[in-house]
Amino acid sequence: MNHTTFAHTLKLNSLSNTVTRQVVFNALSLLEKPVSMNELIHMCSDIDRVSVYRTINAFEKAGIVNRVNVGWKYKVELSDNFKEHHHHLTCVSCGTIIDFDEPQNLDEELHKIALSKKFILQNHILELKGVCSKCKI
Amino acid sequence: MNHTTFAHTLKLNSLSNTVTRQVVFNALSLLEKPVSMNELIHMCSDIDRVSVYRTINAFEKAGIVNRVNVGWKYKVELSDNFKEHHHHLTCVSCGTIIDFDEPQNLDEELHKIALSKKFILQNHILELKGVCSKCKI
DNA sequence: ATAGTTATTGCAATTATGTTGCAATTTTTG
DNA sequence: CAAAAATTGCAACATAATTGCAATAACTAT
Repeated sequence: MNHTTFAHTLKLNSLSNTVTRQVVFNALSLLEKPVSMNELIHMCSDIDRVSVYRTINAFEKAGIVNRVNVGWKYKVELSDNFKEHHHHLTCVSCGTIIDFDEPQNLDEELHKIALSKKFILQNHILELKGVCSKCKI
Repeated sequence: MNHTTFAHTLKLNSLSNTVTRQVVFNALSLLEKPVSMNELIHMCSDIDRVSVYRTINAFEKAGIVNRVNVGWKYKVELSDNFKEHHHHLTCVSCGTIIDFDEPQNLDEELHKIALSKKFILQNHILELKGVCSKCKI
């Protein structure tokens, strides 16, 4: 899955390789953690709010980013094409997100399920919710 | 997991058993499908928008409802305490949500993962995304 | 059952989040 | 390098969610 370059992905999706998009992509690469739109907008302070939103929309359609649920809101992170496939453990207390790898045999199992429901499986999300070690009393 | 009564859960969480809360709970019970806040607000037309929001907030803290991601937005449904534990298959094309049961051994597997990351596991969400049989071309 | 206390509700206003139209600018193409 | 196409910033708009507060409903202990 990995090894697609950013520039190549843009071209494949008929998107111009602009400074704005590079800045947003770099911000996401540096972090390696999902960020809220607000955080991202602040990180890319030279770029207009609207453009960050539009960039993320375009990136999502092009499969460059994913959105991750955190409580009521969502955060954004680079997709599996630019980061290894993984899942999240989210602390319900402080919101910390920790990555973990795919449990064994899960993928195979899920394809069986999708087949039985006549779905074409595109993607899956596995989110664990709990309390992290810092927030234990 | 099941068998908690609504009234009992309210009491445990120091929440009054009000008409508003009963109406919202009933609406969710009738549906058996996740609903958007807007849909829920319309279903509970005698109740003020704000109160529906406040009710769902309170219900979430009390573990009565969960939020489910659907694209950019989320929907609300009764939690595992009031409905059997299950997961979702969401059609990326038409938004249809289909329930499916827990894959075998998943729970055990996830507890191992949480332990290795020193998390206390409270809940997990497994979402499959794909295309449903109707939306296949 | 009822008075007193506490929690909840509705309303109006506000904040937060996300989108649109359009002229100016940047990127791409040849 | 010039023309065409795509993207950006700005201002305005749209939608979603929250807050403060007075009025009302629910709970508690007699």
